[in-house]
Order: sequence, then C-alpha cells, then structure tokens
Amino acid sequence: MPVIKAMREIERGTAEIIDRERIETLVRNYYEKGEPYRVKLGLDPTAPDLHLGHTVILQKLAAFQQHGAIVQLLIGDFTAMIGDPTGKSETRKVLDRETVRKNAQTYQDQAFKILDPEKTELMFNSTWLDALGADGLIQLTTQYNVARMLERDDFEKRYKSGQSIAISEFLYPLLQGYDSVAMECDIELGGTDQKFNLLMGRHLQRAYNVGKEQAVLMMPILEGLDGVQKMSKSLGNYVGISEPAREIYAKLMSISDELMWRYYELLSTLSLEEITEMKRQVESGELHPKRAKEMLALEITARFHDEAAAQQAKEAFDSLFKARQIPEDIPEVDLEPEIWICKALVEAGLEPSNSQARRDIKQGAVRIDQEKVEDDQLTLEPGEYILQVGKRKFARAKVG
RNA sequence: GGUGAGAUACUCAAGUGGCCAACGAGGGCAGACUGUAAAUCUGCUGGCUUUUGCCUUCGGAGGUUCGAAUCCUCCUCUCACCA
Repeated sequence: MPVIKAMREIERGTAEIIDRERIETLVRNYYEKGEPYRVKLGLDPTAPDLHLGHTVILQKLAAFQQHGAIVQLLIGDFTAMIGDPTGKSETRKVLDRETVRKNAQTYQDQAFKILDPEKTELMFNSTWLDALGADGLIQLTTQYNVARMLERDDFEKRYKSGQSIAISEFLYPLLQGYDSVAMECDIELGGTDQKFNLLMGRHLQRAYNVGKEQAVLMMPILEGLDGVQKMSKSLGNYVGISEPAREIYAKLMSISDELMWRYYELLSTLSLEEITEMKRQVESGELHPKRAKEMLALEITARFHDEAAAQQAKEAFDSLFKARQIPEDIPEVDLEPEIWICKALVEAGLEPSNSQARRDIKQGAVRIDQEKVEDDQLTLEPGEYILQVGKRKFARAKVG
C-alpha cells in the first residue's frame, strides 16, 4: 500500500495537521489516477541565507514531491513590505525589487539542494497583489473581523498588554491567505507559529469560492544549537546550509546528546524505526552516543556537500579535537621580526585587541608550536611558528 | 495636542557628586573535566607594549564643580497615560 507508506512519511515529525483526510485523498488520487496536487510554501525574501531550521520544512516538501506534489515556492515580495507581526515589532526595511529578485535567486539555489527543481514552481505574490487594487483590498478586509483577528496569539498578547498593533499588520494574514486563493493550492506548509495565517488561507479559499480548502501541515520549530531557543541567524545558534562542510560538521558535533535525537527526527532521512533502534542501542550502551552523533553530522554534511567532503570534514574534526592536532589548511600571516606576541596574535586575526590577547595569555590559552606561552612580553624571533588561541583558532606565522 | 517616564558596555539591568572601566544576570571567550560536547566548577569579558599605571566610555552638545554616569540648560530619540 504505497498510500499508507507515503502518509507515514508525510506525517513524520509534524507538529499538527489540519484536514489529514484531504491530504490522504490527494495522495491516493495521485497513486490511483496520477493526478498531481499543489503544495505551497511561503517565503519571506528578507533573509536569503537558509539554515537547518528552514530545511525541516523543505525536506517535508521534498517528501511530498516523492508522492506526486508540485511544490509552489512563493516569494513574498509584496508582503515583505509589511512584515509578519510574529516576533518583535521591528520596523521592516523596504526592499527594492532588485534585492528581492537577488534574494529569491539565492533562496532558489539553496532550496534546490533539497527540492526537485522539476517539480517546483517559483512564484511572486506581487504578481496578483499588485493588481489587487484598493477595492480588491477592501473586498478582502470584509472577509474577516477584528474580534477574530485578535484571537491570534500574538495580537492578543500585545493588545492586552497595551502594545501597539499597526493596521497594516492585520493585513499580513489576510494577504498571505489571499495568496492561497490566487495559487489554488491544496496544501500549505508552515511552522507552528504560522497556524493563524495558514488557517486564514483555508478560510479565504472558502470565502472566494476557490472550490477547495487547503489542508495545513505544520512543522515544529527546530531548536538551535543551544537546544533552547529556535534556530535563527540573529541568535547565532544556526547551521547555514551554504557553510563549508567542516563548519557544518563541527557545529552539529557540538550539540547535546538530547538535542541529537530531536535533530534525527526532524533532519535525518533515516526511517523512524531505524532511529528508535539506534536510540535503544545508545541507552543499552551498545552504541556510543558520540558515534550516533557522528552519523548524524555525516549525513547532514553530505546532504549539502557530498560524501567525500563530509568524510574529510570528519577527519579534520577528529584530528583537531580528538588528537589535538593542527589542521592542515590554516591562514598564514607575514609578520615583522621582533614582534610582540600580543600584537602578532591581533595581526593574525586570532585576537580582537592586545588587551584580550594579554588576558588569554594569562589564562594559558595561547600556544606557540604547541607550547603554552607564559610570558606576555614575549617577542618573536624570525622563523615560522604555529600560533594558537584556545582550541580552535590557529594561524601560521612567518616572522621576518 | 497635553502630561509623565526613560535613554548606561553584546543584551537585560544596578548605580543618582568622589570608594566607577561602572553591581548583578544572560551571552561570549578561556581553563579544568569529558566523548569534541552537554552539565558542572573556575577565571576573564572598553582600549593602550610594559598594567597596583595611563587613556576613552554611561543618547548628543554645552555648563556648574577641585571632581559628573550622577547636578543644571538645550537638543535628539523612545515609551506610557490622557485627549
């Protein structure tokens, strides 16, 4: 039964599904009659750098593609001007068309590391929202009322605590919902924080007699490397998918054991059974947790690079941390002779200031050719040295 | 439009004339421990080639004072309440 199997894959790791029946019907229609269906994902073109948090949803889209879906990637070039009220009430900078286009291109390049380009359509919501006009917009606002709008978590909180809510923010969910009308999508994906907006699409599709109501599938928010807050670039706890293999690998190896299982569920393509089995082995002591983490890091690194690069990243990582060896390709700097050690560290880019360098030397964090530096007044004679600060900052210094 | 409150280092936040480079918390960095981590403990967290010293910082510009993050004046910006 391919449908049952497909549904299991589709449901995996989801936070919530609204109208599961409909999804099953769509999948069944595909398998029985070969009819495709449309799955929408809206993207905000403000931050073109994708990280693992975004890939949770992208991978779900990829899963859909394997089961007959045409993915509609929607670039919210129009709505970007308003800004989704979720989160902080920052004033958005208005993006010009050129920037949006460029960001969209970057998005696409990155998204295609996961998605099948053959089954993906790229869309811009300015296409229909520009044409909506004032009357269309007013027409749209009549489809909803303030009381219901205030039901939205975020609005409710702010309203009760007396924080301001701009009228334009009310428009965001409406416009996002209207996108679904224009796109005639069957399913929309999003994070749990998007629930209100996603349901709006359902509501508006009915109001505008599209002839269908989109099912909604929500993915949980991926925790960042700290395991507490959501993964985001601004919090610095993210793994970017265009980062070098070594970075991705090292960052993944730094997560806690607990978080590792979460990542397995949401990011790995291993089946749920395999993951459960692995977890059992770790608990019984048959498998070292570090080993399990290595496999995860390898899998994900390979996804954005390739097997060989992942393997190399692992080796570099092992030699750096396990054997405390020096990595092969480290930055080189030329320094003048008799240079003061602190200054040398700053010039090599290992330290931000002489003072910081001095502090680190006092703490025994600085090494030259593996030897701990004790004297912060040291000057370097001509020659070649490996400078090191902490465990991971290295530079090769040519003095003279 | 009126009234009031506020602006302090990466973030939150104490400090209301000298003991302030500025309490505390978070974050970050480093050391110990380890599995590379996480947790825990410890130290550091403005700059300066010489550090029981010097210089620059507490929204901006002036002023009072031997001495100002702290007092005064003006300016800029935020926020709250009332219209």
